Amino acid sequence: MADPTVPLRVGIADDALLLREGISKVLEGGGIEVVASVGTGQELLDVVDELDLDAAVLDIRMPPSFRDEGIVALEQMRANGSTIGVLLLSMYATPEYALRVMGAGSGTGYLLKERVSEPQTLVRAVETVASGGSVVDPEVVEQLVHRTRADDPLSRLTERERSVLELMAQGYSNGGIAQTLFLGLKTVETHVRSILQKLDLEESPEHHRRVLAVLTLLGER
Amino acid sequence: MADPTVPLRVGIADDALLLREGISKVLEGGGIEVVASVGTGQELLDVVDELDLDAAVLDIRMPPSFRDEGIVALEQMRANGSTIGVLLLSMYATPEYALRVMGAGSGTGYLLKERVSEPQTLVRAVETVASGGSVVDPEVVEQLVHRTRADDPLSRLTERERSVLELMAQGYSNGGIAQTLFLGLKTVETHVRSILQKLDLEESPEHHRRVLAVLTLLGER
DNA sequence: GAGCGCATCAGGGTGACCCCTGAAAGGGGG
DNA sequence: CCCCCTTTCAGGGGTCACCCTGATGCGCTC
Repeated sequence: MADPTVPLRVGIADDALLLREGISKVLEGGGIEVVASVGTGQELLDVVDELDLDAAVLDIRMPPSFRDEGIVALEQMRANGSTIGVLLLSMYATPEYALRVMGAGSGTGYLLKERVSEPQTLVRAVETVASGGSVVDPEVVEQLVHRTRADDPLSRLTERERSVLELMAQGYSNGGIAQTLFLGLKTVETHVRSILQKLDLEESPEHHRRVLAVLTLLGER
Repeated sequence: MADPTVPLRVGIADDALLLREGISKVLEGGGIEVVASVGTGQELLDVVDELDLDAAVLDIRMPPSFRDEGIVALEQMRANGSTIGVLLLSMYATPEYALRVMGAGSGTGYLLKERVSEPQTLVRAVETVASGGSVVDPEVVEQLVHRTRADDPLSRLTERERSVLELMAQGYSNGGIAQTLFLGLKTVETHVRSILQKLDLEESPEHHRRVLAVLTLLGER
């Protein structure tokens, strides 16, 4: 826990200049000292020791390549033995990354940028992770809970059906699935039918329901 | 053209607090006065006259609903007779919106956030639109040029074929397209066949080629 | 052992998409 | 005027996804 009379020393990594400046301004307005503001997680890694940081704010650059620069930086910090608070900012609520963040232990946080509608939200989040606490965006938690509920229909599939569904999602035809899994065409059709039934997709008049539905499923997760 | 000895008066509209603060800080660092900073385009519209703004910076909130708040605000300003400079910021290079922006006349600009890697970029862009000039992000221009080139296969389609393709992309069945366009099923099939030929999609053994291909096309633009 | 879920197939049927040939009407240009 | 393009449609054939009703064997449980 940091001494509340001494301002926190924080570093920012974000490839967007405008966001760096915005984060910096908000934090400084909350009595936090921004001692580093760089464009990549690596740059922050290089200076995290010398600068004696209390916390780091990382932007999880989602779009479109460089998927997880922020998380990689977080994990490398932990691998180096650093225990400073790390707050990751993101545009979207992606449960997978939230789990990775939480897996890095205490003193970490995952916050959506939209959530920061007033300065105190960000300031408090940084203070929390700096003092070893955890911050998880409510929407992300919601997503995680909803995920396990949405997984229900998928968990009702048998093992064989899941393997068929996997090939369906990859665009395989029934015949292709049959060849790949060394099955008869009729067997595959049976599996497909029960899959569609269990996923409540059996009553679609359009023909392409299968591809569309599977793509939708994949797009939503 | 504004008097260079008097600081420009600028308003900002952006739903993301952090970006508002960042834009504000960068502009102020460039000798520009930020006299309004609000969360929606509408709020800025309400005060644009009283505050005697030289320019407005609008964030084109793309994700996921509220598609074009920024552009709507721009068009309303023009409709109200306002001729102040308007700079739209966006995450992505979307030529459609860039065209709409340019359609609003001079004193407008379309800039990608990523492009703002140093403060001067933004400051100069604001100064340009405030003085009646136009700003278009190089990447957007590139997209526009590339579009017309990539449109080649699409431009080879006839008008009727394009309307059919549009419905195809929306998941319509051939029968649905026929009903919608008041055509015979066979006519639609003929159009579909020539579309697939012209788009070099005729040799796909898999059945779902159509939806997949169209979705791919849509995803790539 | 009887029941149950699972995986494996079969036969038979419907509908959609897709391919090919062909054709008729209208418009525009050489 | 004739040719080309566009748009409209027909007939006929093939493939595939999907639906239904079964049937067999296997393992597990009560």
